Parts: sequence; structure tokens; C-alpha cells
Amino acid sequence: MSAFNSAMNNTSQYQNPNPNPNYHQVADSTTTDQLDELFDFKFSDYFAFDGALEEEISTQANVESSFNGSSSSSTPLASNIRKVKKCKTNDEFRFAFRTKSTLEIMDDGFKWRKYGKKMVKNNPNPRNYFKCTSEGCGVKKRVERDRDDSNYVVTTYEGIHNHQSPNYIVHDNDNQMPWTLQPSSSLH
DNA sequence: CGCGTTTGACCCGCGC
DNA sequence: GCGCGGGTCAAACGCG
Ligand SMILES: [Zn+2]
Repeated sequence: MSAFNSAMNNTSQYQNPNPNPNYHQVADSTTTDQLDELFDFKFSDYFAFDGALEEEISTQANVESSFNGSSSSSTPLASNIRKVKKCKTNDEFRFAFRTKSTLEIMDDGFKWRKYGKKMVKNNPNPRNYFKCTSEGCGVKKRVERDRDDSNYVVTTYEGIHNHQSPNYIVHDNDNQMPWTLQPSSSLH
């Protein structure tokens, strides 16, 4: 069906490329519940995208308030699914979204190593390239500030992790982590 | 000392 | 063939 399904079939349990923005803070705070909800919703949202070729789904999620509200610390963060696009066959898949955050602290629990920086045209801001440091995992990540809204950051994940997060966080959920994607059957 | 960031160079595909 | 745009490499540096 969709790339997601294929991916899940391959790994039997797909891991969200971008689980928890601002993971540290979450760990510090006790607002995990809300985050859980937040992410769940988010994923369902972008799940709506099927194996279409270059699809551009503009889904506005009103989650910033909850994030800001619950998080009393100093890192306002909100995620709005912007667009999801898939290229080529269902071998790999790309997932891009926009995050409202001045800071690019998006350590989701995976270790990323920056391997490149590039100045894209038509955009005064540089683009950063990251790669997952785990061996056998070639997941790449690309972070770039929005051209117009410097308060937003466009993050693009490419590939699928073939390992659990090094910072594996145990959650109360039965078998699903907050950042674990669910079968497409869960979406309507 | 091990490892991550930095940064310019290099590479590759594409359009002219 | 060349230039350009986007992506990656790797030497050097910095830091814990
Ligand atoms: Zn990985």
C-alpha cells in the first residue's frame, strides 16, 4: 500500500524518524502524557499520505498551544505537518515537516552527526545535513530554516532506522512508544 | 584520546 | 563540455 506499510513490514516495527523533539526537556518535565497524545495525533495526520508520488499535504495542526502551555521551560516548540513526499519506489521514504522553533534542538533520542552544511539558493539560511551514527543505519536528516519565517525549521528525514533508539525511553504504553508509528489500519 | 563539528573541496546529474 | 545546484567527504580542529 503505502511506503509506510512496506517499511513496517520490513522492520516489523517502524520507528518514527523524528520521535520526540526536545527530548531532554521532556524527560526532565513530567508532561509526557500530553506529548504522547500530541505525537500520536501528528502521526495519524501525516499518515493520511499514501504512496503517492510527490504529494504535498498541508495539514495545519494546532498543537503549539499545548506544547507551549504544558512546557513551562524555555523551549517553545510546535510541530505542524507541512508536507510529506516520497520519491522513487517504496524503498526509501522521505518525510518533511515544519517545526516552529528558533532552536534546532531536535535530538529525538537518536545520535546524529553533522556531515555537511550548504547554502541553498533562494534561502539566506544554511542547510545542515545529519546522519545517524549507528552502524547499518543510514538514516539521514536535513535541517533547514524556513526562508520566510526564521522562527520555523524545516526538518527532513530520509530512511528508516533499523535499530532502537539509543536513548530508548520506557513508556507506560503497552507496546507502543509515543513515537512508534501504528499500522495504517488505525487511520481512517 | 575519542568523537563530533567545521568547512572547503569534491562529486554527480542535469540543462544548456 | 561546462556551469550550476544539491549532496557528501574528509582533514583539521575543538571539546570533554
Ligand atoms: Zn538510526
